Amino acid sequence: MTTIYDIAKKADVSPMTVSRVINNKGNISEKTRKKVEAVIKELNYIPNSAAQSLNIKKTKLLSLIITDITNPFFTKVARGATDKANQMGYQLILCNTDENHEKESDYINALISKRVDGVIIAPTGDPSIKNLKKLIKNRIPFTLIDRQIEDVSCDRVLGDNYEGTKLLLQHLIDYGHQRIAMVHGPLTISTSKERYQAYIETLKINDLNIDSSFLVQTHYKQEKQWNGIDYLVNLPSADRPTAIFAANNFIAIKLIKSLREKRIKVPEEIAVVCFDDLELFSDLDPFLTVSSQPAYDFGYIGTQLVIERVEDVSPTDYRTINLKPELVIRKSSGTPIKE
Amino acid sequence: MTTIYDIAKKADVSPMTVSRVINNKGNISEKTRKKVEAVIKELNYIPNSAAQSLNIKKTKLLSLIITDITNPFFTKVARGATDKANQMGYQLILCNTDENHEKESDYINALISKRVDGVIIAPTGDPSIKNLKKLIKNRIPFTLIDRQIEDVSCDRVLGDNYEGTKLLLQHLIDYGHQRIAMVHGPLTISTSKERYQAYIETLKINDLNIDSSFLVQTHYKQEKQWNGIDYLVNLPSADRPTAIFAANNFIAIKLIKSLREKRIKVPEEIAVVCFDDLELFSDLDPFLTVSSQPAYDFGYIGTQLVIERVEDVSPTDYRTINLKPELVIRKSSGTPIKE
DNA sequence: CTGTTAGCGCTTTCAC
DNA sequence: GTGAAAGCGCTAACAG
Repeated sequence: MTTIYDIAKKADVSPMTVSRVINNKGNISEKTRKKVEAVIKELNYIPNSAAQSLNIKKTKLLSLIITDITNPFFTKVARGATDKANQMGYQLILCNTDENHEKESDYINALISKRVDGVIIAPTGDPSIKNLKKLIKNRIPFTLIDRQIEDVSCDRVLGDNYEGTKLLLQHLIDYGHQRIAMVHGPLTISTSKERYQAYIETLKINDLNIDSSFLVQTHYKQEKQWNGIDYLVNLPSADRPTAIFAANNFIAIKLIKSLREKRIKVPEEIAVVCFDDLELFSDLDPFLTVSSQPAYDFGYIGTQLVIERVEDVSPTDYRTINLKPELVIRKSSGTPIKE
Repeated sequence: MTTIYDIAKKADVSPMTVSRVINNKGNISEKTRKKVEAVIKELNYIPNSAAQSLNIKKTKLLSLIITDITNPFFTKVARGATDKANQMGYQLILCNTDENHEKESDYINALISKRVDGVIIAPTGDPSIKNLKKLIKNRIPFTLIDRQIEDVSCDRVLGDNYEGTKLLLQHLIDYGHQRIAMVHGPLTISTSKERYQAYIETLKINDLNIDSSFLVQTHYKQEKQWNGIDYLVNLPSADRPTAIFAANNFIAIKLIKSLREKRIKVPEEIAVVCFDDLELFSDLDPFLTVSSQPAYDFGYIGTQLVIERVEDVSPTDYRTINLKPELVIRKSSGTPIKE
């Protein structure tokens, strides 16, 4: 491996001078700069960033911690994050926690060891606070995206789960639905909790009865059991809801699949709506009625905010950016119910 | 930041001893080990990997270079790659080249500077060879995935584009199609070229006429122009193909959208098939007939192969793993044509 | 404008 | 079983 010493010797200058031209720092005569640059090119020299990091205490490394890159929402988040990171000269380390607090903790340790400059994280849930505290203790700035954790000093990019839920439910109610079920995720995840609370609130405002058996829980992961859904799907037809609000797109897909297996038609027999779009697929077949969130922006803005902290150009007060959902009405919510 | 010196002082041993317990290396009495470990825990000490890297010349950093994480094929690849990487104690840096050779080159430079231990790369195309040579010069092992580049010393995980194409076309031909068009990507990309050649071969074997106006080119990117497709779609109905083979799923989606805009029904008026599945979506609505590739394995195995090189446990001969495609027949290829 | 001297936090090497 | 000295490749701080 060639080092600044090799360059220095060959260009007949001191290593420090080489360092200066690499970093474009300090004053150097045009002549020596040219000379050094020529040797650098000739030897294909590329600085060792481990050595640099050790001195300047910056790595130009960021990390994005999400639950699963395979979830279309997070796929877009990741695209936004890498775009912003690269645009600003950073590299992005990708971590999938699978909603697992342990894994999250392991990642955080690895990232601290790597001395990443900053982290963009969609935490696994409320217990993540312990992991976030660890980042703080190590002075690694982070921005929280998508999922809220209370009482942590950091920037945030959050959606509006109340608004998104209301949009969806009001749409169903306007269509005449009175028996609306909800499949939500674990209430330790802020998005779940807020959508859950908004569900209850919205039904109340509309003087609709809240049937607790219509509120079933599942998880946010892709595989495994989906017991809450099975319950709803197996209800005798007289007891069934006329519409179901799925807390996210994974759940909606699983739900619709289950309904179809039971030969229950969507939307003819049961309308289905959910949070978060499936953009590519919606291009092919605009089917799901959704509250669509600007996933790309969560990643892009989230990354921008950490970088600003890293580079110390942020206001001292932590910021919370709120990204608005948009109701996209498609087939799965059916048509207004005729009395 | 706490260092081994802090630990050493507090545990009343030398820094070297601390280093030994961190790395589980050399002989240490149980007593001092316990003592040191206690202090490490107490001070929440986490080793600085920049300093470690500088000595041992390993970073435990890998990079995945793909064209676009947003493409469902690569999303799965990324999942496979991160899974394997993390399982083996590595972190994964994600890079999106957007089929852009320049961007690829910039990434490679950045990664060399970071001294990543290895790279898993789906190159942008034949000119990528220059970038790969650069990796070789810097002794960074890599595995080529999905896209072939000839005459490079490295491991490979490739699909079988001939087989996948034949499967799809034979299926259409068996259904009675004689006028089959193809929309392919740039021929500087091996997957494009191979699918293109397989198309010609398969038609020949079946004694079908090859109409060069039925062979149109587009690109592999998501946005922008799609001129090749527009041409096909605007053909007067008498001149139209009865089936179209789209070289990948992005192209198929764009194609179907364009066809629908022209009120041409798929599959009733034109059958459509393509390479690579859209798994999540197919769950919701099994529509596209595809040659499905085990995307996850490209990432997983690709990563496994580099790690083996990095850790020097590979056979000296470079390996090529071939992953087989699978024909999944669904609605978009229609039904057999009645004469 | 350029060079010298330390030292970043750790590991390697060689003593003891 | 443990420690001291040197050095990984680079930059900060100072000197000239």
